[in-house]
Amino acid sequence: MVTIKDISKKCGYSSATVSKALNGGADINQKTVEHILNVAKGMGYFPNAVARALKTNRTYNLGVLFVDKTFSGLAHEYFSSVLNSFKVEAERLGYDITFISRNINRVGMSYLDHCHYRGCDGVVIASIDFSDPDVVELVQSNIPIVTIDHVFNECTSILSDNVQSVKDLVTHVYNKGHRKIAFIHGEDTSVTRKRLGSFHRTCSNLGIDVQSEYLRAAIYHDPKSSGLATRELLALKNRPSCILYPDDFSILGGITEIERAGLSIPEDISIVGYDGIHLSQVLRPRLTTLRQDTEILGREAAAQLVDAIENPKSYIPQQIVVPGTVIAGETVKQLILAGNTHIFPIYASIFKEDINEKSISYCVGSAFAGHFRRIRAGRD
Amino acid sequence: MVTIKDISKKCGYSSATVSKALNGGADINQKTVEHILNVAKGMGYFPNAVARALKTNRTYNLGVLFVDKTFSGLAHEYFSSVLNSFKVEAERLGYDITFISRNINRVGMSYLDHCHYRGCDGVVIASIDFSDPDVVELVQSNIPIVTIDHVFNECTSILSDNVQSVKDLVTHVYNKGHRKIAFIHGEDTSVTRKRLGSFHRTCSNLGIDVQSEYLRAAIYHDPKSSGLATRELLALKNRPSCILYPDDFSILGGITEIERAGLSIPEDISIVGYDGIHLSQVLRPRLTTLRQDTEILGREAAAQLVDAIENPKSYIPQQIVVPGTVIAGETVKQLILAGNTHIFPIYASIFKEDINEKSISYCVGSAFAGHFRRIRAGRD
DNA sequence: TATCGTTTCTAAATCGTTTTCTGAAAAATA
DNA sequence: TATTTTTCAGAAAACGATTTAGAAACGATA
Repeated sequence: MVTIKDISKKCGYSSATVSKALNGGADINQKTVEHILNVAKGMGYFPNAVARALKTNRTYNLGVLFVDKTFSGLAHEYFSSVLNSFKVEAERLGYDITFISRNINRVGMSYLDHCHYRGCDGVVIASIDFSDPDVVELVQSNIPIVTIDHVFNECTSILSDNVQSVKDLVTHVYNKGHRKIAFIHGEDTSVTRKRLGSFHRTCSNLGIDVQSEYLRAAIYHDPKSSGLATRELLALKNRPSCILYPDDFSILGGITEIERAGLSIPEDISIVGYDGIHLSQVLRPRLTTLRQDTEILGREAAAQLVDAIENPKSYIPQQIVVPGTVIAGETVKQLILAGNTHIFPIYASIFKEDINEKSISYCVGSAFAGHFRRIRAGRD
Repeated sequence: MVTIKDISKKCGYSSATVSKALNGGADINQKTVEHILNVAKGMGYFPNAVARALKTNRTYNLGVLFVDKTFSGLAHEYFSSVLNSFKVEAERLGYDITFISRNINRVGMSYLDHCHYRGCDGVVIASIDFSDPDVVELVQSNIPIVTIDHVFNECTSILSDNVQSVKDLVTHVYNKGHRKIAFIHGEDTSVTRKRLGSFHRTCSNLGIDVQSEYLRAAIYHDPKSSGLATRELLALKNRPSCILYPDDFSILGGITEIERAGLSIPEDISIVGYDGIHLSQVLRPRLTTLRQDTEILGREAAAQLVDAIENPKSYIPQQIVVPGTVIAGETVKQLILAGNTHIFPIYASIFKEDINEKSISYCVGSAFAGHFRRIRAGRD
């Protein structure tokens, strides 16, 4: 590998001068710069990130902490899409990414240890379990952090707009004439609480009385568990006309159960997904779902993180809410109602350019803590 | 951050001694080691990977080069599963992983440049396009390389056993009584050629005359293109009784077309996938497919790469072939035939422990170059 | 000519480790 | 006791870059 010293020898300038030439330093003659740059190019010079990092204490490495309950974070399409977009933007800005974990070399290392060990300039966190002490430790360190789909008030968060999205979905379903809307929601996370809250509020605003038997807990990304919930819903005396699922993948379990019950979609029952993953766009009938904008979520997370890293003085942590889009497929039947045919407008998708101007923070609250406690206790 | 120097000051030993104590150096008193270790622990010392890397020229970082035609490698479940398993094993062995790309900081950087820049100890490559000059440059460098699903004779490759797997699939279908077997294959890659070759040979061995109209080219992971191919196959005068698809995801396009044609699966036509991704296990009827063992592929890739890095003298590059497993679902109908009901045995899945002992190299050859040329020229 | 101000460059220190070489002290041997 | 060997610890030099303080060169000015 050719080093600065090699260039220095070859062209007669000191290594200090060469370094400055390479980095666009101020006090150096333009001609010298050109000469050195030429020589460097001719010799095939490439900087050594490791040496640079040691001196400058900047690695241009971003840590990525994706923790999934099944530890297969990468196989989860929503996460992997966000990650992919994060990666693309990070690379565009000159950063590489490194996965943060606790398993390095078998020794007990906290996430923070790992970040220090690798010298990450910043970390993006997307985790199921934000209450993990190791995650908290990391968040409270002085490493710049951006979280996805979770709010810590010390750091920037990028949030998929679950509140508005569920509102849009419910409104969409309502406009199709549905009044008996069931909601199979995921396990207790801040995201789930937001969706549930929005579900209740929207129904309430639309004049729908939410029956508690229409609310079922399942596990995200687990078709079996939503299949089970579906079966329970289908067995109700007063069966819902439409079921909202925790995510697109889970819906496969629902479809199976519905077909097993001899019902057809959407003739006998309507279904709605969430996420808008690739799968949802190839199922037939096309799934009505909510597309989360993983592209923007990832890109914005990277952009914010780099901003925080490069402008530590002036950077202001913020909550960035990224809108989703209702994808009207073919799985929600248009019902014909007697009266009350008012169509409620649904959220106009915000233009991508606008999202930087939004800095909204929702109160997650614990309105649904009781609900989840009841579920855990099996009393719901 | 507490450094070796800090420890050195605190306990009175020189930094050389501290370093040796920390790394289990030879010429040092056991008591001293213990004392230093205690102090280090007490101070919350963690080594600095950057400094260490600068001195030792070992970063304990593995490069990952996953290039997809759509540049969304991570969203591809097969790749992301392999990667996840690779990551887990790499971390267990004390290595972190870094994505290699060409887009760092907008400057034109080759893959090799990027590896040198980051000082990767080794690189794993899974790419659609192994003929990319940048990929070739990387492979021919002196960085240890492991490739997945492609053979370069200089370096170790981990190969999903496409030849045996297709043989097993075809045999499985044959045993179910099918003789009119169509094969929708992916675009021209070494993997595709292996599968095609195995398809031909197996059919030939089973006494099936492969009709060229039963072979259709599509694009991997693209339901639209396999949907199109399906439509063509269904329109044939002599319709196949069973269709093999390039992958599980593509099959969604096939299902759509089959249903559109008013046919049902498997009553009217049988279908077979490939990959055994999560999706295939939740579709109903359950998909008959071939599960590629991404777990072993990834793990073995990491293990081999680390072996190559840590034992540069003694390491011998090899081809490791990882068997797949036929997953008999419900999408292949049992046909009742007049005579000829001999059941051929299918490959017994090799135990996981055995794979290290296999070091088989297939001759990929270019037997199908002509076939693909014809496809590209639209004359097939 | 002496002084000052620019511009352009360099020497040297530094980042946190590892590693080689050296030598003192302790232990073993004669 | 004298000599050799072994054990243990430290000094110092790297690794490849960046950065600071200051030197040299050169005009311009008084």
